[in-house]
Amino acid sequence: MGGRLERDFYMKDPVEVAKKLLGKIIVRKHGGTTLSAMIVECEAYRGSGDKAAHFNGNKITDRTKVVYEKGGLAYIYLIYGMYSCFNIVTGGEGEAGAVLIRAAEPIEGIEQMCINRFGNYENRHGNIKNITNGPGKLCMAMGIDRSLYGEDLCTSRKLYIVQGKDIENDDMVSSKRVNIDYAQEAKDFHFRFYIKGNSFISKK
DNA sequence: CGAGCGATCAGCT
DNA sequence: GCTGATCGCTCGT
Repeated sequence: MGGRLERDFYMKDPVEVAKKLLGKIIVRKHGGTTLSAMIVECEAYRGSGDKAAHFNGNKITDRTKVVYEKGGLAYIYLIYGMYSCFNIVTGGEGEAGAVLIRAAEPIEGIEQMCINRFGNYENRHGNIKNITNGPGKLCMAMGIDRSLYGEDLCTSRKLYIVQGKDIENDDMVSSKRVNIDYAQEAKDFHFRFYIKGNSFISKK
């Protein structure tokens, strides 16, 4: 499966990190079990020139302050009062950037992920593809919430990323980001990336 | 101090 | 395709 990604991996522009995160594996130690899933879809957000980002204009608030830390930390927030979203901080200290992990392909601990999502092992939607194919679903399945805000993925025992595989440009699709229509010109930036043909992405 | 709203999801039409 | 659920965060007063 490969070793854990080190600090250098994250110390770059969020668009670069987003592309390289495709094919990498999220590992979550939770409730005495190991859950893992391969990243198949993510989006980049920048602190300047990107009106879609919570921290656009390099605005610092209690929620966004972690994105100004060194790359490799977890930026997790609650959306719509109900769902957690898992982002990874990119760039150096003082630079604002993050990558939203939007979808993953389950590898290990699928039974526990079903329990986390649906309350039992029966996948009542009848389809393994429905477990982690969206940012909120992914967090629910893998037990990721705001208690992991600021967790350092380079040193944490609870949440980290391992090598997995590299995805070539030919096997990658870029597109507009999802549900950011408010972002004026930034809504058209092709900052969303996913693995071509993968059936675990959140939408076409 | 409170109104308005959101990087979503499920269920229904 | 549309809508309700549900609440922390942000900003204006």
